[in-house]
Amino acid sequence: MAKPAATIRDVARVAGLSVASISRVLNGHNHVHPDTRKKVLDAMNALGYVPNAAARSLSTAKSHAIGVVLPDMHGEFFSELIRGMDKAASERGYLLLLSTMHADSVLAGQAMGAMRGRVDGLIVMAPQLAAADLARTLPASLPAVLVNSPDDAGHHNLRIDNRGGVMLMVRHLLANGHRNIVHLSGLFGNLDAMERAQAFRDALATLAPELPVRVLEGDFSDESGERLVQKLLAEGMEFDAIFAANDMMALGALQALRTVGVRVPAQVAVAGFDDVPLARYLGLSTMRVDIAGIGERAVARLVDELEGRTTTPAVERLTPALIARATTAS
Amino acid sequence: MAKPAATIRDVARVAGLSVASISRVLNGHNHVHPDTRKKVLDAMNALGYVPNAAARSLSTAKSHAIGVVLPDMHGEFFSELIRGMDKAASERGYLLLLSTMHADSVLAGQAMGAMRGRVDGLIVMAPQLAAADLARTLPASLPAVLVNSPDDAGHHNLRIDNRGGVMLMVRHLLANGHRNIVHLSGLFGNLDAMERAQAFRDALATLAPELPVRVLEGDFSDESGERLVQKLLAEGMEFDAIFAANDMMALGALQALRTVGVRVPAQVAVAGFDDVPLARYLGLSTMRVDIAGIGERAVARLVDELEGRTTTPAVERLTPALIARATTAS
DNA sequence: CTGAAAGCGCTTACAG
DNA sequence: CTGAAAGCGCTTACAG
Repeated sequence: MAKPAATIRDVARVAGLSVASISRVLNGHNHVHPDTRKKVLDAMNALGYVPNAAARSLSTAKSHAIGVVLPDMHGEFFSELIRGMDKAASERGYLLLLSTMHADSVLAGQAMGAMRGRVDGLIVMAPQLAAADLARTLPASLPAVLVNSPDDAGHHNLRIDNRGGVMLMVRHLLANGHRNIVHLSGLFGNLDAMERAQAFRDALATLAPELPVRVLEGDFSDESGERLVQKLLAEGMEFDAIFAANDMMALGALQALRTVGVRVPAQVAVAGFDDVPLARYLGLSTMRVDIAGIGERAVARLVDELEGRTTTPAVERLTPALIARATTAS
Repeated sequence: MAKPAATIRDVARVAGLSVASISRVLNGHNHVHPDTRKKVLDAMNALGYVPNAAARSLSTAKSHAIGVVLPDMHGEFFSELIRGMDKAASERGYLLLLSTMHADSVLAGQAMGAMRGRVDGLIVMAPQLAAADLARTLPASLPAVLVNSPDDAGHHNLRIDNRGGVMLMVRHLLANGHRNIVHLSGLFGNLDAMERAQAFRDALATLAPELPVRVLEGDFSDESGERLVQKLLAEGMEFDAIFAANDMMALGALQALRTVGVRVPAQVAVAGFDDVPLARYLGLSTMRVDIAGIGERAVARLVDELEGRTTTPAVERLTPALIARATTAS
């Protein structure tokens, strides 16, 4: 188990050459005689040599690793994001160093500090940090790309195009004849929640200024969706569509409607946002967010920066796709 | 952005001491004068010094990082596993280096090779590899703990206690009066699928040898669950309970039953395995597998080994918990 | 095309 | 308690 690994010196000895030559073939340099190359390759094979990454990164000041700092997350969003990052990273010869960070910005700073010297750059998702805290926390010595984080002029930031997504869904609901759409939002402190709510107001103002605009604050949980709809029903408010800021709230809304026998979508249409696996199963109309795509873009952008193909940092938005299913009966 | 990071030599200069002293306070060695310690700490603060991990691991031959090699996975299982590993790792001062590996065992070998020199040990999940391939692929120079992998005498292997879990569910179904239980299994090539199917046979043989034993092979997908139940119904076979080898198949089964108006659980009970989020939402009885717990155990075990608290490698099984919900009407 | 040597930023006996 | 020096395993100008 603890068999000591061969070093470049062992390879040199076996091949009857200097370590410099070993290093040259290792790094694919030209100006190595074919015979030499062959001797080196043979020796490496014989010894099962694999270069020590720590030594390599110490002398090149490159680790070919990317630090990924994420909040404590559950479920599909997390795995899809990682999947996308892993794909893009392995295509480019990078490895992912993972660290989840808790709400505390001091701990977040530690998490990033622990990565110094082990990674060439950082991908950070910090939707829970204020812009100022985030800026203070990011190590100045490391290039970084943000994901779903507060805007920060110095760094590229990959976001969901909430405005575009909400516009598509509102247009879809209007096209299906709905005139009384209620938006159930996430907590107003949340970046995406606020953008979606504002986009809802703007979309109605643009597309159908004569219609009422109603926004109720929830918290992205199915319970809050259920509770808000129960309240709407209890107050006898008129509505013929619910557009929730995420799928979980939409599912809560569905539950509340079905419990009292309201027919969906005949009497009330229901739509969500995210396209969680549950949504497909329950026939919920929603906006599909390409989370893996965000992860891929983040890595691609960071590696571009690391390898000198820098473009100016900006807020880059990925637009979600409309998924029309039974609850809005496209 | 590319501000050069301070090195230990900078700290030594600012503190007016040798690098050895800096290193000593860095590593919490005793025999450092309080005044010296203070000077060092002040200098480190002034410079925002963070030790370079590559240099450190080169000279100590320890990286305090764990390589995690997983198959291409989707969804909750993946995120829960990582969550558990991350928790256990950060508690112990380790970082996680992630790499997903594709079915190909050659690529798997490369993925592990790329981690040499960057990690102190490996956690490998390779349910798709044959035992022999896995043994050949694992680098001999690195301690490793397996998760949900074929057994390999040399390494610790963390598995789900399928036998115990199936026994609990069969007992539950029998206790609720079901006498005609059909098991829908995963593909027979899959480790967990085979264990669950065999455990089902054994459980019935032990608890109610007079009852019929029926096992139908599916593939863990909801489609296969739906299809199998449609076939059962078409053939007019008698049954009063479906025990699927995972939740997705159970959901497919539910769908098929509801479509033709079979009442659940009055006429047919349905149970799954895994406790995916969907299960709770749809009131599906199932076995809850503590996936995060498996991740935590894997890291704990590996770190024990890395730090010399070795115990003999074994197959360690985590027992799932019975979650009785509406579809079996406990 | 190849080798000897310095250097990357740490840690750790070894002296003192 | 502290410092000078060697060494970890590589890479890379610099000579030749």
